[in-house]
Amino acid sequence: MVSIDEVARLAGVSTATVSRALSGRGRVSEASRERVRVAAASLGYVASASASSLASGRTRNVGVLVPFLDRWYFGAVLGGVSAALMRRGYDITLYAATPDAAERRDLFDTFLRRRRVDAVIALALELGPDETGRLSELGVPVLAVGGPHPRLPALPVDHFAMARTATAHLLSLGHTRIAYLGAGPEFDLDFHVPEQRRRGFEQALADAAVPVAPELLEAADFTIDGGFRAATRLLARADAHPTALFAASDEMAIGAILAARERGVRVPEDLSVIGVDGHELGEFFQLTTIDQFPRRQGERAAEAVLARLEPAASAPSVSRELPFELVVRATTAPPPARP
Amino acid sequence: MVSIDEVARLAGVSTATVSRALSGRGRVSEASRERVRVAAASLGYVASASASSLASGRTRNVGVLVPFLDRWYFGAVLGGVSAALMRRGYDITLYAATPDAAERRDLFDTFLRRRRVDAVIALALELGPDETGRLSELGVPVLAVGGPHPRLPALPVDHFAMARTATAHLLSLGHTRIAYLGAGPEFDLDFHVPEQRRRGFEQALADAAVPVAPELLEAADFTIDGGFRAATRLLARADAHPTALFAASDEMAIGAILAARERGVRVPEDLSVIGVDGHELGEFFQLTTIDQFPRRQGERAAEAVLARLEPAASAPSVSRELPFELVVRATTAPPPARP
DNA sequence: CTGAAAGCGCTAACAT
DNA sequence: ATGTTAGCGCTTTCAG
Repeated sequence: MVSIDEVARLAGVSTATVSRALSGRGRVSEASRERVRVAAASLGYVASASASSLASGRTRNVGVLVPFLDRWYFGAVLGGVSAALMRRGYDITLYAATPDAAERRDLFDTFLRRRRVDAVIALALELGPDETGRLSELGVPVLAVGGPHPRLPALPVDHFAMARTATAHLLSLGHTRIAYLGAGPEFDLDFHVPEQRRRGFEQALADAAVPVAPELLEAADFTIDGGFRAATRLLARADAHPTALFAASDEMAIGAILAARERGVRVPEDLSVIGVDGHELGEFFQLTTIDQFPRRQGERAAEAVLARLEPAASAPSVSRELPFELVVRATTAPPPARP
Repeated sequence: MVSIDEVARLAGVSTATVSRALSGRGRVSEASRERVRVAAASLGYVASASASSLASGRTRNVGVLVPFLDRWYFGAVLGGVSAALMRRGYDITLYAATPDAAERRDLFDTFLRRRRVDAVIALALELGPDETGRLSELGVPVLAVGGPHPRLPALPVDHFAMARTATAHLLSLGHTRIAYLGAGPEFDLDFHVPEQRRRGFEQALADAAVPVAPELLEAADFTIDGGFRAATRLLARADAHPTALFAASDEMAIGAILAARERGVRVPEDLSVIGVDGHELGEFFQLTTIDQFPRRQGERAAEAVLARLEPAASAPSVSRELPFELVVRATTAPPPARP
């Protein structure tokens, strides 16, 4: 592998100048800079990450903590993080936080403490108090993504507002018998995503002076299968008769659509369905939803940590609020005429 | 951050002994080893990755090249890679290989050349010849996952055998009008996955002396939507009349099931459907499929590179062949009785 | 603006 | 078995 000395020799300067020219830190004459660039390019020189990190204390690497790798949402966010980081020359080290206790200890006590990263982005993770502490002790910026976190700086995803907007859409169509598919408090993690979405749902109803009907609430686990089963239970219940359904995730909404089809309930003629997320399958099922632009969330997260790492070079302070958007497709419509 | 000197002082030994005791390389008396361990633990010492890498030339880090982060299959494989690597104390650096030409150049010319990784695992990636070259020049083991690769050592995934097995299952049920959903040669990447699956399909037919009917072949792009559209075309065609359908991916198979339902074609009574992959949604749709255990593929890939990096510590040479399995669920059955 | 030189924190000979 | 010591390849004062 070609080292900095060879570049220095070829360019006729010292290694210090090579370092300065290539990194952009410190001043170098335009002439030297160009000669160094040419020399480096012709030799295919790229500075060794470990040598550079050891000397500078900066790794140009960000750690990303992910609870699941095979769920669409996290993949999408991760893609955004990766794109934004690469644009700025940063690598990303992936840490999969499995539920296994021993592996988690390893992760927080060893892997993360190797000084391999300049910052950590934690995706919608359920962190124990001790784990939160470990993260803070790392001495690098930590950012949680997925909603406000009780003890960590977080990217503000407004699940409450999203749920409220979704429910308001149903209400504006004229629905009043609106079912809710989502988790009860027992499912809540640190981010309280399920709870926030449920509160947004209830707030929208309250805003419209529509009472919450307990028989229209069904617990489900945020998967297609969970949504399918919950919707099946709901539709089988004699006292329910919803004309619309708000699912706290697109996957549950899709499960509900499939459940409705199976029971001969037409969507949206007999039942309107709306979800939340912006899941890739939403398009296929023509699902009306609240898109939270997961990829953009990832990019924002990356930009936020970069802003902390390189205050100077950063974009002119992006607005803090993360965008979301009501996407009306074909699964919502006015309620059927009263029989 | 606590350094090796503090540990050495606390344990009453030299830094060299600390290094030896903690890394397991070189001999250390059991007594010293224990004192070092205690000292390190009490101080919360973890060796700096960059210092260690610079001095030893080993990074304990593997790069993983991924084409898409938001597709289930890659997430699943990545999860397996990550789990196996973490078990052995390795970190993973994620490289997202986007289609963007400039970003790809950056990736291969800069990011990968920082000597940050001891090995590279490339997941079912379409690599240009120059990119393959760049990878080889890295001077570290490179492993391709996703089928035989023309110019890189690869984990052998036998798509041909999988497709053949799937088709044979349909044949054994008594089907002879078997449709095929998949890509034509024009979709082939380096791994030729689509082509291999098509050839496996044709081979199975040949084995059973069933002629290939061109009107039963439909091109699709391996997504649910693509499968849906292709199946819709197929079912609308007057001359087709398939009693069974082999989709070269589970996602297409699911699309086909949905298309059949929509047209009132019952699965499996009127049409049997089988896929390939072992996709998470297969369970929900009760899809009969060939499971290729993507997560296990990832683990195998990780084990394979680890075996090259640490020949000694490795498992007793796992068998090379990757497993796959016919999973019979509820979308396949004998063909309907002849009218 | 540029070069000399002192580390960054660890590992690996080389001694002992 | 353990300590001493010379780097690993860069970055960053500090002079000039």
